[in-house]
Amino acid sequence: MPDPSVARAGFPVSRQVLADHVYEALLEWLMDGRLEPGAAVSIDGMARELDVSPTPVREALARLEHTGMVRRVALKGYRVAPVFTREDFAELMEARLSIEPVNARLACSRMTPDGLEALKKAVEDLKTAPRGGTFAEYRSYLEADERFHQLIAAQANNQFLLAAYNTLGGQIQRFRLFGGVGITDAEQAIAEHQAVLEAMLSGDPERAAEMMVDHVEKVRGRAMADAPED
Amino acid sequence: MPDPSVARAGFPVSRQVLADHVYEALLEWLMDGRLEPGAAVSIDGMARELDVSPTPVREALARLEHTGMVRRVALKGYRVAPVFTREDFAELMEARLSIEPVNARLACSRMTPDGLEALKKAVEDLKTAPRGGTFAEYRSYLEADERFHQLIAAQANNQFLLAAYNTLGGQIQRFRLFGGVGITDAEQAIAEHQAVLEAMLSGDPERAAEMMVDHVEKVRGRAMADAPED
DNA sequence: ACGCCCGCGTTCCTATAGGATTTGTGGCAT
DNA sequence: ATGCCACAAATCCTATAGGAACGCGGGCGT
Repeated sequence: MPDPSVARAGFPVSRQVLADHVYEALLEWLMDGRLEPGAAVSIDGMARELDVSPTPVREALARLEHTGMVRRVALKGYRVAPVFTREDFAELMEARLSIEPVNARLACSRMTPDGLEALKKAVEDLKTAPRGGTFAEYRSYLEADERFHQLIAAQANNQFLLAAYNTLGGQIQRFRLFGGVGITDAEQAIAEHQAVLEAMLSGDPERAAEMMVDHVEKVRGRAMADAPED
Repeated sequence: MPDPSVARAGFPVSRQVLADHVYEALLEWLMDGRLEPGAAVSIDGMARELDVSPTPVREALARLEHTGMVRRVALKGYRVAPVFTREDFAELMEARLSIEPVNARLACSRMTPDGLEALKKAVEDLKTAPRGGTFAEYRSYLEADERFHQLIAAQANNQFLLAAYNTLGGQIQRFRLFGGVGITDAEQAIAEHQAVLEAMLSGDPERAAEMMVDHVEKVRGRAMADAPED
């Protein structure tokens, strides 16, 4: 997290306002589990917590609403979105299967050298990331996972598909955290990511799409098997 | 200082807050063309215009940002998103081709009787809508067009795909208004919509998807031919 | 004339105040 | 004990004030 107050050599990097910081903080807390699903997110309370006035908090929450991670009820306030049900998860995977293979196909055709390097690094990070039992230990693993998919969406070079993926991406990441399952499938998941990457490297868009379908379907299969709860 | 409880006497329980009304008003203005692409949207100015304080306006704009219809630059304010370039349009159509056929396929499988009736009515409204030269005259046509696609997305019965479509839908509607082309293709477009509807009626998901692909591709083709500007 | 500087208005941004609404609690009647 | 109402605290929501930055136009020096 770069500190915006420290500008580089006279270059005032795109200055951020307080609401942006609040947005980032809330997003991080949501992803960290510090804000549990279903919990109320009081505007005044958050303002006290972050030592700012309620105004920027209100703006940040308004922006967060569209991510689906918080829900608003008029005159009642915001709450963290409830835990995914089995149906929610099935819908999310269905949506991924509609969008991500397309992203993979396009990204394969339009991939830049830099993008390819970043993708390689993401897979490498997946392999080397610690995979302990606590959240802090596999946080970097989840981050690399999300980064891999995000990079492909970005390399598809379509602002609308990227926006569509990003709205899903937050939910996917949130599920990775709260879905109930830890990391029990790292080896297989890494192999699937590797397969997508190799298809990219060989410049075969159709195969890249197929490998992505395969990956998402297997993620769905594993999660559905691991978490039979409701 | 208008008293809401008196002013809204006709609305028994207006469980909406001021920011919601501002949001609706701004959305309508954006869709009406009263706010032209590229124009600055001053928070204070809008507050004066709508006779409210800047606070609700700020919140409404924060929510509008994710629709892509307004863009924000920190410490500089909001501007109406610029006109679509040819490239933007191509990307939008590419995104539609990724999502809408999937929606059509799923909607065909999961369609409710009520949904089917609403879909029939949308096509009927398309046929009977006036198609004059001015905006007011073909507004209802565009509304029915958008409603048709929105209904299919809703009937797909997947909250994430619906959200993904909705972010596109606003842009699509905005392009219909500002794309530069009026309605020169109504007969063909209606026939294509009819074809999708008939596939739905016959309960053939694959054909519904194919017809949707066909429709979007032809929309793209006509628009690219009609608006060779840039 | 041309460029520079400075004041002025506009706008964004945040904090604060106060009214309106909801929620939780305790007491009272049934 | 249970249901209902009043009261209090917390919260949401809107308005307003003022600081900071940006844009602009006029005046001054070269």
